Amino acid sequence: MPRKPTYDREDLIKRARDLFWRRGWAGTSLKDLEAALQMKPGSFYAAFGSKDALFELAMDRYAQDGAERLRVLAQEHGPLQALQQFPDVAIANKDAPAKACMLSKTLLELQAHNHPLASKANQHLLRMEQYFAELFQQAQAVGDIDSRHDPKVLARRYQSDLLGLRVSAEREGIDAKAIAEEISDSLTCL
Amino acid sequence: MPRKPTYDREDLIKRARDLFWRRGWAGTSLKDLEAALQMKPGSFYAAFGSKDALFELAMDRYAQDGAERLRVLAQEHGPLQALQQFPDVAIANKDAPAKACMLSKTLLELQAHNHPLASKANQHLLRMEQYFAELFQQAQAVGDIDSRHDPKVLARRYQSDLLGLRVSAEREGIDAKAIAEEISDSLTCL
DNA sequence: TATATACTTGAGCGATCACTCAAGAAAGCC
DNA sequence: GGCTTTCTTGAGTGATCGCTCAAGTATATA
Repeated sequence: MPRKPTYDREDLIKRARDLFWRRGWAGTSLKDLEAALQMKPGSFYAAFGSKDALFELAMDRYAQDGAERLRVLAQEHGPLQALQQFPDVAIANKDAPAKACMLSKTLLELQAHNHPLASKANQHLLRMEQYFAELFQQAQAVGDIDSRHDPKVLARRYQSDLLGLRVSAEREGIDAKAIAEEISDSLTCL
Repeated sequence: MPRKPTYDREDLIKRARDLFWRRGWAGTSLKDLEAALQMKPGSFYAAFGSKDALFELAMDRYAQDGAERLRVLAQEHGPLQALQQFPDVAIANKDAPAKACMLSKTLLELQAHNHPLASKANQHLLRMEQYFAELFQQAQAVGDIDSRHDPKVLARRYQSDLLGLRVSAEREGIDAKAIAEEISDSLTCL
């Protein structure tokens, strides 16, 4: 009976993610989204409900992809090398819509307004931090990192460094690759 | 002949700075500014010309204050201790409208739109970075830091760490003071 | 082929955006 | 006090915001 949508929902979410990631929440208008997704307002709202709802889907997708990239790195090279390579991976992608982290951008933009998306971003950041802690712990288990360190402390600092790196990478005239390497190197002597 | 303004221009700029710092560029409307500055649109535009022009004044003031705080620290405690204390100083102020750096917030929000305020923010960041490099160099001159390090490299990494710290400080449930201490400690063993 | 059931379209909603401007109010000089 | 000059006021500008909804279109079932 029904008629099927002409679009690929997952593809639309990815396109929305790229737009939101690059331009931010307020910086992305419905008109921008309509153009990027090739959708009229009616279809848009039938499919996603609201701009905020789509932003949340986009952010979920962003976070999921980031965690997945780290998971693959860990599986291929082990926990320590994954953590060491991740900074460079995070800023190296030329096709990425922005160097800075979408989660931190969202947090900084919307935190002051107590917008639900800001706490959602914080949740995703927390989950990543926990994942980092797990990898630090695994690296300790195999003897790559001194077990006297608290993995949670290491993860907290690592994530902070990563956020700083990615803000710096957004700047012009900054050799972010060098910073990434320094972060990576600082893990070697733990 | 003329009639003098009833307001203190410098005070207005400070209030605007606090508002822009906390809520960002798009997040601060003219209505917000009118309320915070107690000005009607006519007076506002006569005094500042545009929202962007006032934002620029506010950002200049922000950058100037930051540099001044560092200058005072350096004068009182010397270059190394100034650099060591600065991270904590940057996030400790309870009255500050936000923990994150206004320059990085502006950069992240407006860079994708090629907005002039974004490159202005980048200029301010660059100036701070150069100031950090000077202090690292001075610390080397007095023997507090190994002179084999490149002060520019140290400054670049230091600023990146600082930006990360201040993004982290904006999050809820993060012990930013601990991160600040770690950044500080990492300067001890140079 | 007829019908039911989505999906698509796009004009247009009220609200808010940054901003303007003519008129009124106040202060300094004669 | 009168005049000039500036500052203050606030209603109102066109544009854009996120979003709605009735009408039109296409598709799968009967």
